Amino acid sequence: MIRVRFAPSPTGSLHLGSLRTAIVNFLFARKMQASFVLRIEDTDQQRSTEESTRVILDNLQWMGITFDEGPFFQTRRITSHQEYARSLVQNHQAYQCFCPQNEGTNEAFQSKDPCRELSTQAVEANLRQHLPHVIRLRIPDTPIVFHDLIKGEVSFQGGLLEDFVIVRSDGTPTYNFAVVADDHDMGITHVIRGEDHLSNTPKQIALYHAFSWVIPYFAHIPLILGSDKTKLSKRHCDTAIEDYKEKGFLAETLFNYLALLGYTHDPANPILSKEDLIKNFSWDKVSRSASQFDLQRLYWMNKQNLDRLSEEEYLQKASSWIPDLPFTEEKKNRIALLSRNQVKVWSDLPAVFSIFQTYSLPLAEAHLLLSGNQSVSPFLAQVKNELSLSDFSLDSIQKVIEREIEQLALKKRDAMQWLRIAVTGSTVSPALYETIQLLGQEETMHRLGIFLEQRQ
RNA sequence: GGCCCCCUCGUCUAACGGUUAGGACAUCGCCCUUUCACGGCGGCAAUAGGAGUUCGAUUCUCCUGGGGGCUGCCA
Repeated sequence: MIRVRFAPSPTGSLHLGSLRTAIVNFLFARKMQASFVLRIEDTDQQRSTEESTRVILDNLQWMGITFDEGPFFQTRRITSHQEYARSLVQNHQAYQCFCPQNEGTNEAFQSKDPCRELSTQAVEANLRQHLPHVIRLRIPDTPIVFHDLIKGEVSFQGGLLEDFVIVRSDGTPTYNFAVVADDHDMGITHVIRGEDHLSNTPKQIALYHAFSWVIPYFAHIPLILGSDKTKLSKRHCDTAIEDYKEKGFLAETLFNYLALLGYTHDPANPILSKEDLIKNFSWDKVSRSASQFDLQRLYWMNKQNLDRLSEEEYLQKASSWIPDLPFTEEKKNRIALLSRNQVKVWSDLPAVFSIFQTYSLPLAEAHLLLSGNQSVSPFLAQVKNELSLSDFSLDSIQKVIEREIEQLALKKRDAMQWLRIAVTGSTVSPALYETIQLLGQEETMHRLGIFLEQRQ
């Protein structure tokens, strides 16, 4: 039985890079019909918070990433970790180290810790005195080679790894130790994680050797970079999932984008469903190099996804983003549908509603389009007159406007833009006839009146 | 510094060792058009550098350069 896990540490919100790791785990698990385990790595007591655990869980649920087991919490397994450490010390695979904690003496690397060869008597004497100590793994002097599902063969020279700490002086296990113990106990067969863990892998393999445990498969996913090719951080853009949720991206867009970032795909057809992504998942499609995060492409993908929604789906998903206005549901829905093409993310919705909400006189730049043209006022005045007598059906609104354009021998393109500016106060709006109808006769008259007046 | 990973248009990516090095996003121009958006057509744009192997290298090998990661009693 194949078993994989996603193991975030709850020291902040879920990062885009972590999310991609979760996605790859998820795709592989579902493709292989494997068990997917969620484990919260909270061994850093200083920085771990329940709040971020909750946020991470929420984000994963929002993304539709489901688990078969968990969440398990690493700290609940401390006694088990300590058992393992004791057995390692008994077998001389690990040893107590009584050296004082290095305080920033970032000097040349010492491969051999002085406590490594301490006699049993000396160790016992120290323990009797309750001297603070850590437990270090005794790392053999042999090269470590493993096959990574993404990187291929990776080899580390022996003798270069230090005897790293597996249990801190306060008795808690360190990350590299806890991971190995947990992955083993949980029967994890494939360890899929970010490339920042690649250099940890030989240490962890040394632990597997020490315990004579079966070594799992490893897959190290390249990192996501920012626009300057350094590791993606807040300096570049938002990195937390909830930021994208709050901006009004669809979860499926983020999933789709991240799944295809650094992944071979048909460029002519980059919008894929979760099911297709699962079906087509394969390790040889995962790029070996890091990729840059491209926000513009994410926006583009979201627009593509929005365009594919049916009207019902669109309105249903849009509903929580539609501003609270004294309009009927029907009117709100009509506005939402009419303005669809101006919405790339849901947070664009309030802006497109604003022209129906309040009338503000056009900005200076819009006025520039109108200045100097003698036909603007007569045309608008005529339209106002005619519309006031009209039954305000879509059909008659259109007929009135087109008739005036014809009578004054105007270019439709120009005249429509004048009218748009006058009625909406903006150079951009949804389709004008519909917009005018939605505004209603009274409001349209009112706005044209104000506009003509201030144009005197 | 040491160890490890990586390197094709600005970005994401194609290319059994043989292609005019392809596509998509972005950008620019044109068309469509009632503005925006969509769509259509077209332009600009890449094999990091140098050796080697080979009839032939984006592809294989080595060196240099660049980027990243690890080098914590963080994960």
